[in-house]
Amino acid sequence: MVLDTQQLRKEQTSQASKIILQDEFPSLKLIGGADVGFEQQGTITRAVIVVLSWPQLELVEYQIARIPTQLPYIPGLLSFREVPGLMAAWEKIQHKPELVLVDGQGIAHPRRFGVACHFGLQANVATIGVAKSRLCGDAAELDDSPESVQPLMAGKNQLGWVLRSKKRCKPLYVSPGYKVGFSSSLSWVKQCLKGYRLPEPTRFADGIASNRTFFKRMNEKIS
DNA sequence: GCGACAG
DNA sequence: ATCTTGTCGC
Repeated sequence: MVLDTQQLRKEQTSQASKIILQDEFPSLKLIGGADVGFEQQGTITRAVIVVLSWPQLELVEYQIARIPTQLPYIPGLLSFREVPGLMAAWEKIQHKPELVLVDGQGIAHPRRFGVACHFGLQANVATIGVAKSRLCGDAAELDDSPESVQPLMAGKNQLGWVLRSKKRCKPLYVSPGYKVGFSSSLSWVKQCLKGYRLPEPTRFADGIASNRTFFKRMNEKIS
């Protein structure tokens, strides 16, 4: 496969200027989660979108799309690997949520265009990036207590938040994706926490995408 | 030049 | 990301 990483980076820089950050938000009825897993030595991409009711956070619908993996994993270019599958799953969704939590960074990205931004812009839906580890930026040390939070900074500019979502767990890296601001992105993620490290939409999507036993059983029951 | 690097 | 045994703490 041919891939021009220079060109892809350039594309991110230009797309990043289209990102809108807004803290006003219409009332929510459905909230989504998005994640990607792999099959057969990574040759097959399995993308998952889940839809939960708000504020009950009960599973309403989920869709899985399987497509051939198009790109290898390259730090900073993750979205080009994951968005095609996510779009395929998104198109199958019957109950479209107004907001989606995406596994990975939002604007906390070298060119301010992580997978949450890329997916949100392409699907035209509000998104928040919820990453399990850091890509870029710096933050002050966190407390041990849950709900401990610090701004994630790139020099003088804020990129997002570092949030301890659960005791004795590594923190989450939360950043605006598309059509969501800093304070609301943190607020939505906190409201989706139910005693696990990951917020419910991400946890469900992650469980299905990674074929975890619990979700595999649920899968078999529903289908 | 060197280290760091979402999934 | 993926595979994988035991171990620790609630």
